[in-house]
Amino acid sequence: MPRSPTDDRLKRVLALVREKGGRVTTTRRAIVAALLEAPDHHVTAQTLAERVQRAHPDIHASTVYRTLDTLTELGVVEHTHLGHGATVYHLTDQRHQHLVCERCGAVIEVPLTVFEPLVQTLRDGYDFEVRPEHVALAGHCASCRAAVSG
Amino acid sequence: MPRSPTDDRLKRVLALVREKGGRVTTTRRAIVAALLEAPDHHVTAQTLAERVQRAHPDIHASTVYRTLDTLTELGVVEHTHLGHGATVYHLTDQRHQHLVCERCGAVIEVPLTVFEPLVQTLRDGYDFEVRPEHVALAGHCASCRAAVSG
DNA sequence: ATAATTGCAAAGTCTTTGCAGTTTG
DNA sequence: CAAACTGCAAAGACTTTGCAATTAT
Repeated sequence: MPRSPTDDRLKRVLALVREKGGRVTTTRRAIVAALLEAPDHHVTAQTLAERVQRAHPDIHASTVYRTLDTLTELGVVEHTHLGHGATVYHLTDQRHQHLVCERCGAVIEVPLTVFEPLVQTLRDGYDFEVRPEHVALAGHCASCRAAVSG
Repeated sequence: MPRSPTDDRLKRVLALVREKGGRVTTTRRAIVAALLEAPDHHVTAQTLAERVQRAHPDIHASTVYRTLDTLTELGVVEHTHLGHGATVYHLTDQRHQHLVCERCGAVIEVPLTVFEPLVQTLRDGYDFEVRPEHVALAGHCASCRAAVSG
């Protein structure tokens, strides 16, 4: 059975964990695998816990929370605030910008390059180094725009 | 005793509440007044409750949460997600953009005009009508930039 | 060996809800 | 007076923590 691209990525991520001084455990393997398989590249801690528990019912939610923290410190994982409270996690190499529709909740992914001009403006004008991906921008998606304006 | 500008604004806001079909009560008067007095134009629901309770110990926190919801529906109040979970409320006419330093927590206010080009780009390129003020952007402020980069 | 990691149970924080009594318009 | 509003107590959702046992290096 040939190694799938996902297998490769899993190995690469786990190698990075070890390289940064973290330990690779069955639990972490499962958590990272679940992150890789997340449909939209991101999940809440809670959802991640549920998914991991399908295959490993003995992995406790608190472990998932702690693991996400640790992986964040190791630089392997990052999170984004989607607003209205939800925090979603994703692997660092899957970084991208999110737009969330305030009306229907749709999440749209946008390449970070779109934000370059803004990054420059804030850097030059306010001495602020913005990291736009850390937060999803809110607004109205195409269909809700139409619905709202009539 | 002359009427202070704050008194005037309080009246104006309360008039708006009534105009939109809401009722004006002692409780609401206190809550709106506390919003007007918020140092940085914004507060969390919790902090607001604490401040209101200094003068009116009998006003329950749940009422503050409910009132903020109602005032939001009436269009008098809006909220912004500061990231890491904090939601801050402010009067609609005090709308502005927030930048939050991920390192020291400083909150910087920026005029919304700075975001116009981005708004256009997302409108044209993604058919997305972004409302940047709804969410604070994260990054590093001037001093922390310096500290981080060495 | 030994320092990191984990399960479990318990506590914490912030927010929401149901209800019965009050108050506003 | 009817509808809106409020206090209170209880429940809820999500996350964090202390500890003893387990496991990777």
